[in-house]
Amino acid sequence: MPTLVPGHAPDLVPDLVPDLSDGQALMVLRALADPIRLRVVEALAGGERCVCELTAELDLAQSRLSFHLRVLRQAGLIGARQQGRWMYYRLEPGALPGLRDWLDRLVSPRPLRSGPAPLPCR
Amino acid sequence: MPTLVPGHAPDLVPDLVPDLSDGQALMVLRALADPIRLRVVEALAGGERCVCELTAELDLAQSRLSFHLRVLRQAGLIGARQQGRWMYYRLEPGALPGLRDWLDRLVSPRPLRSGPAPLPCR
DNA sequence: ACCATAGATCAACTAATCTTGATGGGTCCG
DNA sequence: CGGACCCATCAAGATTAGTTGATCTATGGT
Repeated sequence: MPTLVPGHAPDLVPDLVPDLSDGQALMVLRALADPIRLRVVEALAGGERCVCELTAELDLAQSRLSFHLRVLRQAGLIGARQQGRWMYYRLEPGALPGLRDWLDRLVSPRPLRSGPAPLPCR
Repeated sequence: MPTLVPGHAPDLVPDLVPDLSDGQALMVLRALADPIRLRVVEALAGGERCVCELTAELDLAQSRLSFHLRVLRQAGLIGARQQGRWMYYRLEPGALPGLRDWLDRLVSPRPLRSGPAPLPCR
């Protein structure tokens, strides 16, 4: 069953997270497959952060963090908002749920040959 | 809520999939973050396959496939069974659900600072 | 206008991952 | 036993990803 996410103000109607293509899912998986980017995602799970907060919180060089933020943004996992000289990053609400749903679809589809295939190859 | 998977014969009591540590989740993500390994997982979602079937189905050199099978096995995503000269690989039933649950835990925890933080950094 | 700060981007380097072809160990069959 | 087949592993090279330090733009404060 597809996932609903809280819906943007002011209507509060839950948004349906759109299905990820295999290519999109691959991008997201690649983006998550790094310990630093995972820490960034965890930090952003606690709410919006600006880059200078993240460099402090994660103890990373600015350039290094910027590189990883770009990977996450290109994968659609995070979004950014500029305020004054600060750049605030946030988790894109549908992204992780989208991956979750994609995973569900990966596991479930047609168990055509579920048990052991007793006969050898040829 | 944690995931149940179909339980191994003959008792049929559903198995509870154990929580993945962050380190384990990272391994699984890294294993999935590759187009070839994703195709292997999709193929195995259709049931057990031996290596020679997979090389044919995915049109890969044996050595290349073997490399990726090892990555998937080390991540706990797939398991193997030898029968005669054939090696049969299957999806490890708990692995993908385990990652799914880990993802759920990643999204949900404490939205301490959910909205925009209106005040600039300093 | 000037300077300080936030952050993106770039080029050069290092490190990790993938690929390829070769080799070797099992297993089965004649 | 000898040969054919299935598969894992290894070493060398190719490819890709990540790091570092420097530079550049934009914003805001004085």
